[in-house]
Amino acid sequence: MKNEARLFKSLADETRLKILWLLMAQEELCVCDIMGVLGITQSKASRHLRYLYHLGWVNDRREGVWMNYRLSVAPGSPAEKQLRLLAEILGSHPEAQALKDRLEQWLSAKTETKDSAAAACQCS
Amino acid sequence: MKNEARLFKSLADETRLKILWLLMAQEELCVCDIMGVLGITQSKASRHLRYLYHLGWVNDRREGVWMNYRLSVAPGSPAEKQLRLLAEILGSHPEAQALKDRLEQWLSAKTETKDSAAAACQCS
DNA sequence: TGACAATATGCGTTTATCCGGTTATTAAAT
DNA sequence: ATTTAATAACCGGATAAACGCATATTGTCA
Repeated sequence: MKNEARLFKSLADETRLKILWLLMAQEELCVCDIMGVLGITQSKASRHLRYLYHLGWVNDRREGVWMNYRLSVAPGSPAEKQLRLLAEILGSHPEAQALKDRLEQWLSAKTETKDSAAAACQCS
Repeated sequence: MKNEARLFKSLADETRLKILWLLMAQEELCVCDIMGVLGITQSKASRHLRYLYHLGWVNDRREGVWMNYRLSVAPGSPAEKQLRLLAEILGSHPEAQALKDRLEQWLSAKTETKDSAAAACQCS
């Protein structure tokens, strides 16, 4: 039952909850996006994403210089049920709503820059 | 969202998972039972139970010298759904099954001692 | 009241977690 | 090949968990 405890430990951090929450709203995000939306340092964003990766919560997909992450839970799996439950819990949370809004803003600001290829990140 | 993280943190410990698991199998247990079934020290059992109590997972009920604990999640609440999911996750786990068996043994050994009032705990 | 049993709590130690700052890696572009 | 951008890994320090041991509390019974 140690693994199960470890699984919950992966959810026992506010930043990681926020990341999962964002990935439920937007299929795929790069480290850069997470940094921007959550307003955290690169090292922090990357660390937590790797953490979630190693626990099997997310997949990574390289796209040139960017590393994109997306949820990797199989439909119907306990993990997926856990995420749905998490979404339900956070759904009523104003703070979570605000995050979703900031994500929208962030993403539209990104595409706004016309050259969609080079649009990318003026990360910093 | 800090509270949600704290909630998951309360599940991020093997001993606490085991305690919740036992309380799903048996409505009410005293500290003494937890110690016996899990084979842990009194201080460890008591501390984790108080932890779960303060997080709202369990209720306490004094019965003379004994302190009995039972789950306190409202049906239909997110907490209850979380517990059901936990049960589902642990259901397939041999280690969890073994725990249930030990609980059965423990409880029957307890009632075996005919004088049901004084039966109680030869705790130690 | 005094002794005893079950449980809770304080304390000190060990271990784990989280973080910011720095350095290393990887891919693209010139 | 060098440089630059994005990301990952490393390091040291601060904070929090978890534990065992000892002690305090609470209730029971004589």
